[in-house]
Amino acid sequence: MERLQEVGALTRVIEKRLSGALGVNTTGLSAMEHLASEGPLTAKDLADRLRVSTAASTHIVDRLENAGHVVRRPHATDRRKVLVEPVQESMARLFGHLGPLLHGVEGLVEALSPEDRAAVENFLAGVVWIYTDTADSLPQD
Amino acid sequence: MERLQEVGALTRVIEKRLSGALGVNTTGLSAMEHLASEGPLTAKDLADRLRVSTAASTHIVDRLENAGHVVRRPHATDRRKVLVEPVQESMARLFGHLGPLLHGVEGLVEALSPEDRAAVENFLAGVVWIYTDTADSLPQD
DNA sequence: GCTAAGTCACTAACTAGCTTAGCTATATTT
DNA sequence: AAATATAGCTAAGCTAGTTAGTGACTTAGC
Repeated sequence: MERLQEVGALTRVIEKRLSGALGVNTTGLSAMEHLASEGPLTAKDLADRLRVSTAASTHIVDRLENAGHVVRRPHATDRRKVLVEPVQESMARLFGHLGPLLHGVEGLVEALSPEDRAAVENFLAGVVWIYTDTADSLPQD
Repeated sequence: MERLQEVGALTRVIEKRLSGALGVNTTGLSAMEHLASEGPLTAKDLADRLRVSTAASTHIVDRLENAGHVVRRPHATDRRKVLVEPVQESMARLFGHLGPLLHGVEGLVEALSPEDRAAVENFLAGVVWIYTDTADSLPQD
């Protein structure tokens, strides 16, 4: 179904442009999204979520800090750890860009009748099932 | 809607694993997908479609050639040009992995009643509209 | 209280994959 | 015929990841 592919392609376009607009790369954007949804995280947490090494996590946080998107804070109880705290203005900018998209999709869902909503939900559940099956059939590293 | 995000996340997982399974990176996979759908392309065509420089296109084709996925052929009429031709066995492997996914989604669509199909189509059209609007509202480089 | 083992964040050095600049060969335009 | 543009490539450089290793710190065990 071309629409699904179109949605995927648009997602990539949005990601690239949003990254550019915030002066980060796509990994940095992903980090900001994690921080937006979870609040402050340790560098190790970020490394795990982004599936990168702790060395890379350090560099990613360096770039985000230099761009003014996060600040590093000492952990309250563990002196090995550093907390990466999102800067409110940056989160506001991120949400300023993504808010209309999120609200728009919410609006679409709310406008559906219960029958239509069930149809869409079932269809997407089927797509998730097929995609999961494909992912599981591929060797994973 | 979490399902849509789940579809997006799974798409990324599949892309990574498929790349690994074929011994290429995601840019190489993308090149292979273009070659699968369009047939042989010039190195410049690939550069344009992948939005990279011609120097990068040369390297990408080098890697695909070394991995046995493509061959370079002289252009029939323009000696400056080189045609990048997909190797049938590679396309067969690519389709062998993706075929079940594509057919599975086709099957889902075919299983829908006309009413449900219209609901899904309208919903996805709405999502495309919203995503396009967001993409257009972001500065493009 | 001390020691051993493990964890965290970082640095150094390296690699992969892109870029720009520039080149040669070729095609097109004037 | 000369000037200009294009294609694909190489060389050098940059970005952003990796692994290996380090010092500071925490936890577990005695």
